[in-house]
Amino acid sequence: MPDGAPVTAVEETYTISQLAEAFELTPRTIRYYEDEGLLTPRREGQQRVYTHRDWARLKLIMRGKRLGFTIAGIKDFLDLYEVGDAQVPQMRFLLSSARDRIATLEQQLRDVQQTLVDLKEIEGLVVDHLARKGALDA
Amino acid sequence: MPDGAPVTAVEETYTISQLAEAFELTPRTIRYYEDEGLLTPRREGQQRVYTHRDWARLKLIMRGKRLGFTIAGIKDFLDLYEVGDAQVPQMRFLLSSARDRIATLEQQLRDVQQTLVDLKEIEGLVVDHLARKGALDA
DNA sequence: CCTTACGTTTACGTAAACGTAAAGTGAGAG
DNA sequence: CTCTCACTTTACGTTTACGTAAACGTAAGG
Repeated sequence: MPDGAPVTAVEETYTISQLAEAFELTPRTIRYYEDEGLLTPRREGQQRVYTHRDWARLKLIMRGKRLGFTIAGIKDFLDLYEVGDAQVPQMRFLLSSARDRIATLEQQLRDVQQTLVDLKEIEGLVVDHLARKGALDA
Repeated sequence: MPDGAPVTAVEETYTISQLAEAFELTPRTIRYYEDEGLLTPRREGQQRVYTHRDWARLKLIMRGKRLGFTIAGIKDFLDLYEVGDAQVPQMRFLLSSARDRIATLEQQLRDVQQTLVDLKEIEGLVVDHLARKGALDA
């Protein structure tokens, strides 16, 4: 292996509009996430260069949004994934944050399940009602 | 049974601040929900009088909020519970609305479950890390 | 060189979900 | 009658999560 050759292949990168299209966001939104500290792409000249790591973060961001979290809440959540080099006091904080979030998510899980039960009952009622009227086609 | 006696007992009612306290909301918020058509209390003079039905609706509203729905979205959702006297075209619409919502909730269910998996893994890592440092007390 | 395409910063605009202050109403206590 | 207290309406203020317009940089293509 020649001297100084990088072990990892040339990492694939993305422009802001590639990310935007992939996630169905606008560039404006992605820059906003940067302002809020959710993404920190490097610069090449003045242009932003995104890596596969930013891609992964965006996936988490989208999931957080579907779950109804605020951007600030999502940032806190993303920080939990950065456990690598934390010191003990910081770790204790992370642990308690993670556990808080687990608790609210478990509440949310119950809410979703109960709402699904409700909605499926409604669905049954409506289907039934339509059947009695012989209007169940389509 | 005496003439004209009501079959149902005198229904229990609530003032706005009773509801506010019970659900940890402000009266302002509850009036706002009325402006948006989520609640329609009757009036006694100028005062709002809430019944057990409004109580039930508020429970659904709170659940909707925990799930991250918008107020307008929650209103649509509440309307689904009013299936009683709908006509066939309206029912078809209700059915499709309910099914749409079921779909997004099932996505949300998957999101919550996956996030819980992630977070519990993080929790495990952190606990582990703290253990190796012999800092697991408290 | 000019245009086109994509990127950038700066900055004001907007919708949603309330907060908050101002000013008035009605019923009961003293 | 006055005071208080809870309730009311009206209306402007605030935060979040972007949209949108202006003005500019830069590289590629004709």
